[in-house]
Amino acid sequence: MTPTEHPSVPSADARGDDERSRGRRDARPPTIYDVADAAGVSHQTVSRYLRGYEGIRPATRARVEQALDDLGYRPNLTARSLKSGRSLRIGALTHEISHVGPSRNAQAASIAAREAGYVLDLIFLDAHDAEAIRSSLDLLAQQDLAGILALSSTDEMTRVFESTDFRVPTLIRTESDEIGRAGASELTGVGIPKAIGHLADLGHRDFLHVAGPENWSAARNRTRAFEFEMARRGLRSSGVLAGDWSARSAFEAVAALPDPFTATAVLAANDQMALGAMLALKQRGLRIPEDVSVVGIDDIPEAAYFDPPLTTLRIDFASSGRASLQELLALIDPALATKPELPAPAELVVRASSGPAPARTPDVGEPVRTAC
Amino acid sequence: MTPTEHPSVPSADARGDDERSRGRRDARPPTIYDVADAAGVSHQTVSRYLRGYEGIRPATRARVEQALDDLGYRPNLTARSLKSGRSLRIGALTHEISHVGPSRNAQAASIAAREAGYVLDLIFLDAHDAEAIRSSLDLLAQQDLAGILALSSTDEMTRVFESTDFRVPTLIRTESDEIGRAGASELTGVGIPKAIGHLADLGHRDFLHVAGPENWSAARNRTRAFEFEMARRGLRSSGVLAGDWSARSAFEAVAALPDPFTATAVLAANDQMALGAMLALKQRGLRIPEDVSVVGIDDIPEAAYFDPPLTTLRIDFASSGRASLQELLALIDPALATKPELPAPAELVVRASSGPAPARTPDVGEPVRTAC
DNA sequence: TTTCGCAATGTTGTCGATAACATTGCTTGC
DNA sequence: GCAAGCAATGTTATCGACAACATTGCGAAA
Repeated sequence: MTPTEHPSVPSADARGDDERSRGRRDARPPTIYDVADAAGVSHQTVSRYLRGYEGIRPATRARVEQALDDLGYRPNLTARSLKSGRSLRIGALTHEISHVGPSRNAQAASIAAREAGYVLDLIFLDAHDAEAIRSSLDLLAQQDLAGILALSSTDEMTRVFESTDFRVPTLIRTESDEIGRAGASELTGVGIPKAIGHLADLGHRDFLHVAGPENWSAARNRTRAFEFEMARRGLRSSGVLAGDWSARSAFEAVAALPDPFTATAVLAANDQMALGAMLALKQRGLRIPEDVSVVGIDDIPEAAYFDPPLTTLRIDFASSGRASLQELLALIDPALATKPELPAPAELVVRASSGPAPARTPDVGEPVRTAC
Repeated sequence: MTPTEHPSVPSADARGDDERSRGRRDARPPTIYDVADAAGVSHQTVSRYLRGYEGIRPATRARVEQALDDLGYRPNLTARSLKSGRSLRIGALTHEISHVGPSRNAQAASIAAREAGYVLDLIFLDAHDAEAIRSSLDLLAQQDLAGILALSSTDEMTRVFESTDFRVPTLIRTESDEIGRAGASELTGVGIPKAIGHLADLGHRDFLHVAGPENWSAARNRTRAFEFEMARRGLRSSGVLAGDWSARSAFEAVAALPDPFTATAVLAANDQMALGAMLALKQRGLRIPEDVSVVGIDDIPEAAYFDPPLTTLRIDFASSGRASLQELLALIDPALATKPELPAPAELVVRASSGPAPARTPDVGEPVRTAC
């Protein structure tokens, strides 16, 4: 089990400059014409073979197969898509891939794309300013894509996206519906209402929401659902704090709240912010969950190992990534449309960070304790 | 500040089936021939203009520009790369993008690629089995790429990668050198030696390492550096636990350790595992950092908000992603080779999870406490 | 003034594949 | 026995751009 036992794998300089198992390095890759010559047939016969045409005499077929194999032929997709006018490449745009949600999403979409025979080009938009986004999109628009998927959507992106003529089908994922929608939360089984219901059942009446950045539609949806549900159930909202998805933003926002801290339940718009909020609460001298319950959204893999382990809404990012891709494929080729998979509804994972509401307002103004 | 004040941005159905600001939906995109017709010149003149040829009469030039603009011309990169034989697309392979390291890496590489005029195609390899990897690579090999970059490398991937003939330059990133190398750690400023030095300075003598999966070269390198440094400094290693990068694996490994727990310092191969290890330690009744110090690697954004905040090695993933891309670009076109950026050395970020070694072996066998 | 030279621009061929159309050579029906 | 019919295969055109070569036209040198 010690690392010295591992087979020593050459790690660096993996390009084979010198010799290769097969295929001459400098020679151009073989084309169907080369294959045709080698097999003694016309290039069109080779093309037909490659496209799966049935009516080829067994003898001819055998020679083509032999030549194909001898030369190590690989089709040139560039040429194919130039002629056929269709490409098998889908562009996907995303912002912060280091967040678990977007990245799971992208990964699932990528795999779904591959299964459908497409390759997913993932494009990172680093900047929030419209000009930078536009230039990235322009580059993208030249790439001969079959369709374009916008995975995480800020308003800037949505705006630029909608004003760009990509000339191919595009789809903007909103990531909202499965989590909680204001107008439809009589469906009490859905996402945020479920989380709030859990806390309300535990006796909580005074809530605080740590929201994501307001230019993200996902954040806005979560905030709306929170407020809607507060109103619907007649609960008290102690406020909505503005975060930016990061633990840091939530930590600072919660730390900066004036005393007294009246809420007994905190709903953070993602797990990272729940983490930051928990640390700030602990540093204010509040115990979790005895004094304050904290609930997150996403269920990132680490959430179960926070201290205390986080109660959170599990979002099925993978299935929603697949679903958006399928939806886009349906736009690209309505004939191939399969009924898009329905993303699984968010599921509440109850862990130790939520518990019964305290009998009375927790003490405030106690000396700050260090954690544990 | 309430969400209802946000401008209402249309969120769904962003494809414009009906009308578009410009550009007819069904019409093929304009080609240089269309532009040439509109400008009353030959297509070659348009092509020359686009390639930046100087010797075009101002009057002609103006008409071309006008036509270009009127038609909203965008070059067709497929055709361009078919003819010119070179593509501006780079493939990048990665495993678990949801880990911060790989994803930052990929993001930085993507941005660097764009700056060099390339587009980075990110391919997710979900499976660890060689056959699945091979089929993905085969698909990739047809994609007319200028080069291929393997970002996170497991042994399976390395093996398949090296036995595939991509016919373009390829580069496997090893992610090891800047973190700690066994053979070269007399450079005491480097990564893991730095972390261990910090703990040794605090009086720690008995260490535990929570390693990443052994088929990842990065994990192996970290383990080697740990063991090398233990030996070099004459410190005691209480063992190397096998983890899989996840908080869960570290939690379970540490929880399963037999009593007594003798180590006073734990080095985890990434921050997620440090998190899992911390929770397991706390549940064993050990205090952090009074009884045991814990140090991670990566410095994920959440690490500062763990409880206690995590001392960790900050890895500059962005710069190493850029560096690998530049290295690949140099292979693609040696003429354009810039001196590749050197990734910043890992930097130790000291937070509250590390402290002086306890005077004696901490108590073990105490009743398990619930966290906090 | 005539011709050469070169700048500006036009025409044709090419990349690798697919599609439309053309050809070959059996089999089959009368 | 001969033509029609069709299966198997070959030939040519095409996608959009770039490149090589061809042409035009104007100014300078003889």
